[in-house]
Amino acid sequence: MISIPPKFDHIEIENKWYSFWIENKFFKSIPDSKDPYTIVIPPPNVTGLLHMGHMLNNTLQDILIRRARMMGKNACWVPGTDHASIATEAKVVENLKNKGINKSEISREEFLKHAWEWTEKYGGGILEQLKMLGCSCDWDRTKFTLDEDMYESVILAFEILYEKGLIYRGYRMINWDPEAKTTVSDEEVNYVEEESNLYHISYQVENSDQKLIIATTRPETIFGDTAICVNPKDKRYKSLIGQNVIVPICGRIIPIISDTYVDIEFGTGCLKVTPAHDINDYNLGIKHHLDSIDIFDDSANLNHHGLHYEGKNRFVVRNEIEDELKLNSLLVKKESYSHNVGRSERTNAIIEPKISKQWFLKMEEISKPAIDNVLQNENIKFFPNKFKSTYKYWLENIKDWNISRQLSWGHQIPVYYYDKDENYIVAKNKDEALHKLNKKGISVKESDLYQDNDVLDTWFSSWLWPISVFDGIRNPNNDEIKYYYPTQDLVTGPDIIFFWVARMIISGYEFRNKKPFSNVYFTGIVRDKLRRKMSKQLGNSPDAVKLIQEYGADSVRVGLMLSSAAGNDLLFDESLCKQGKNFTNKIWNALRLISGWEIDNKLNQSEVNKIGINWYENKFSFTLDHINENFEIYRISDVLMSIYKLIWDDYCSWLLEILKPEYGEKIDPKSKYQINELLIKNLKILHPFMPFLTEEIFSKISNDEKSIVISSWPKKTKYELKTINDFEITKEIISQIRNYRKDKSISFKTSINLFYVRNNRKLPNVEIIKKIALVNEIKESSKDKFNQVYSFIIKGFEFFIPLEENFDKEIELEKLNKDLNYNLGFLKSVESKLKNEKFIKNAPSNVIEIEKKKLIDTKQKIQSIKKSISDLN
RNA sequence: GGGCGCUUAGCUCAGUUGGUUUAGAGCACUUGGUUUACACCCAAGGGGUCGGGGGUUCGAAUCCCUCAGCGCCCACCA
Repeated sequence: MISIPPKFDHIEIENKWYSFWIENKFFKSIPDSKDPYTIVIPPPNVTGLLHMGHMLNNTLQDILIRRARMMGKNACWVPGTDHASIATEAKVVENLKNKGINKSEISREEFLKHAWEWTEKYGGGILEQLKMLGCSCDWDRTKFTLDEDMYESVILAFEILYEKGLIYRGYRMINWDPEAKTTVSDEEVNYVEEESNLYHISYQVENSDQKLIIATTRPETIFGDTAICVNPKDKRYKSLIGQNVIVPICGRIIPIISDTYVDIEFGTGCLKVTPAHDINDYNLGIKHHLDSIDIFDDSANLNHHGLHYEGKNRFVVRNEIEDELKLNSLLVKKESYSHNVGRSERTNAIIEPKISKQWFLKMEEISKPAIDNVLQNENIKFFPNKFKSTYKYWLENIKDWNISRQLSWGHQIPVYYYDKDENYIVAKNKDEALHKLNKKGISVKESDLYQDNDVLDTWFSSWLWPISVFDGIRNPNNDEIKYYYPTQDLVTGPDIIFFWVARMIISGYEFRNKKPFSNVYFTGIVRDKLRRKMSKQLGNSPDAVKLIQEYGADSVRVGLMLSSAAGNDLLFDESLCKQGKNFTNKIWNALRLISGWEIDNKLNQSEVNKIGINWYENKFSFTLDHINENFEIYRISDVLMSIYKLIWDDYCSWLLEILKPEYGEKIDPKSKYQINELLIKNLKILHPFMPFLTEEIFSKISNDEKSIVISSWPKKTKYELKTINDFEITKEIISQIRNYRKDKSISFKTSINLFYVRNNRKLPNVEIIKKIALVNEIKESSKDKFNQVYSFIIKGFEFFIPLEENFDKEIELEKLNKDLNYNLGFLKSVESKLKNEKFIKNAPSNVIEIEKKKLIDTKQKIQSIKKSISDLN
């Protein structure tokens, strides 16, 4: 007999087994003859810390990968981190600022040195935290998006796409973050409704006394006005179209144009057009061939176009110009107005739409396979399916991807200029650039050659992730990429369906002509109990590491998995971890109980044990089928709930109670062996969810395999539904006897006799009933022999227990009448169905048969209840 | 403004193509229970007119229409 400590010490056990797994290289994968099962991790920010979203996401991946490993696949989970250019650069800039260093005053090289120091200091912590969670990644494969090989892959991808003519440099209206001094993608702008003012400003019509009143929220942009636009159908202004107006303060003469874009109802129906600073105005500008005057510098201060406001901030100018307009009686009206203002997700600065020279990737052509393979032939499946419509909409309206960012931290754009900003060559490095130029017959001095200052959008490296981690960009025919690619499952959040998922699918087909993965599991967002997003400001985000330390990794994993159907938000509450911990405790105590059973080799297996074990084996197989099916459709929380109930209810509450020897008695060797084997099977299906607990117990009770990690998933076996259904009857009978005891205040230690009315069926599991419900004898009998009985009917069997004392006729009658009423009501509904000619005519025969059976059952039941009532009276 | 989705027990959610008794689970709750695995436990129990209204059907939580409320995504009216 092994001695089992009374408490499961998760901290010690987690450390012990994680080291053991690593030492034995169980998570290591190299290509072999087995089928690959591959997941690439969504790389977290290298300097980030583990939060609830990561825990949810990575627990899911670990569950999938551990199960695949047990099913005999070559399981490979590739971990890694992302350089997260905007977020990391912002942190480094801030850190330097605190040290009194301004980014603009140091060289790119110096800045990158600081950035690398920062990364080395704070980087990779998140991967250590994933180990605490139990994640079974192949750590030897850990990648960072700025690793040399990864960097080269990104640069090469740029070159390849450029050669294909898919990358171009163009002028575009971009979102400018004047604080971070960078462009941000459309996806990184948040629109918030804010209070502001609508200014009505008077413009003098040239060579006329007439005035035009325009309404604007941004009076400071009048320096960039290049037209006034009215709706061609607007009678008020029809005659003015084609004339000119004079822009207040700067005196520029601009035309009055017309376009149906202008809403007659809004404001005064006159729109001032500032093509350089508004996306809609920009589009109007292109359509009507207007000049575009950029009035801001990089910090959104006014430049020389702002005349006497030059150098002043846009919001300062807004106030000052209001005064100047007032002074000149040009401000007709100022009304408060609320509208949506775009703010940078990173710095919260108000976004300034700006025309800028940027690098773009043409998306329309290369994204076609991403539409077909998800929406038409389902080569890639989404779980849940509903995200396909979001995906579809985005892809069908896809815009070219602005891939350049005005940052230093990232993959520097491999473009070398040799003639101011106009002529350039795409090359991996300066030497190659010179070489390429030479070949073209262009002679350039090395000192005149300089690289583009911008870096690539972070997603331009992550979209290659499933390929580049296997070096499939640089060496497209290497053994690894051929073996592991396409990967199987991707687990990620729906918030990055466009940023990342769609683009990986696009790059997969573009670079390998194959999908990057077969299934995408979208997790929900982790929220608190009140449905609020977890956030630092609210302080409602639990400390992930603390949770693991307090409850244990297994319990936290179970807590997370208990209530998270794919795509559904998870309302996290610590009580979920507590439930996980209770489950841990339950299983641990089951082990303690079994371990305490001493074997008597002389004993033969009792009928009770035999029946009990046979039932559980059937129940296990039945549940295993269900579990496997649910795994196939990624209903992970349903899987866990099935296992939870199987172990807690069926194994612990029923089977262990059935096998438990009487006090002071021993157990027969066969039963002990079987109960042990069944526990091992339970542990195996639970292992993906609770790796540490299951390994600890497995190590104590299994002799065959070295570790549960590399053990095999239980095989599918046949089961008899009849065995399972019969046992359900048995459970109900036992339940009723318990009710009887409670009703009559009869101790659970006093044995009773149970009778049942003759029936043409054999009562199953008699021995079990006797043991569990403490019944002396179960006999066929007629009720007439007894004065008063407590009776109940289960699946055609009518049971009764003779009553001798504690008999309250009124209570008994009330109970019987209640039961009678229910059954009469039910009978009525069944009868009305069967009397309905249309039902008989139209319903399928099996449905009619069921109804008929119900009718007979219920009639019998009613008769029996009525008899009981009359017997009482 | 455009699109997608949701509304089932106190809470979180199942409920597969309409049909196996008058809707299930987990948690929470109520009541009773502990000398012999576990109170991080055992046993029993209560609790829902399936958001409202209308329709199709022999039959609707399930399909259709409509109203109400909620959520998400996209767009960003000066």
